[in-house]
Amino acid sequence: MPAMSRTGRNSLSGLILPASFYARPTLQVARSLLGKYLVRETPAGLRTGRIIEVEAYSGFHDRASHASRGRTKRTEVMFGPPGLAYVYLIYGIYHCLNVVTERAEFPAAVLIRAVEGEAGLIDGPGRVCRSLAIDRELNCHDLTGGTSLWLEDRGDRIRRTAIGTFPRIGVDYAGAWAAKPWRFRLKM
DNA sequence: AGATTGATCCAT
DNA sequence: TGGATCAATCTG
Repeated sequence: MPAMSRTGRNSLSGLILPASFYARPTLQVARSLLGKYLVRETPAGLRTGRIIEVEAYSGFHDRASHASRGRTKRTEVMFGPPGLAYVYLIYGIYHCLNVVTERAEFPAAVLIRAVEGEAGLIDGPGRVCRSLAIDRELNCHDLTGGTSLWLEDRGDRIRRTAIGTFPRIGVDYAGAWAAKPWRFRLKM
């Protein structure tokens, strides 16, 4: 288990992203997440992935967001404080990982859609979770604590021009909200 | 293009 | 309580 020093630097090479990182406007957090590292503790050791693609979901009125239908048992975590994990099961088979953003009572999160893993590109939110052994046991997990699952800044500098902006995937039901350019992907 | 799979949500 | 739906992926 990686020990945390008072500076927030863990025993490996990265700086664990603190709650203040997540407590910002969701589109800003989404872009900032590109080039950060997802770190998962497993009995077999650490598995990491560099974040390549994300999608933002923000606010009560975003019809593509699960929270747009209100505060329910499932969406409750999106109304929680920034820096929590929102993990849900989709199509009965796959899991999707989000990080909760902004502030308590305001529902917002960023979906992790792709990472560069040790063995190459892992493209798709279900594949990301499968690769990093992420499931609903990690729903509501505190991502700022440096255990089980967290995010790190390892100093990668991302140029603005290296970020592509696109509509979100699989939300055609959301009407005009589906067209919003809230998907961000690193050009590789 | 079609199958898969089960939790969730809302309308009976 | 039933049934449509789903922020996806695999196979043919």
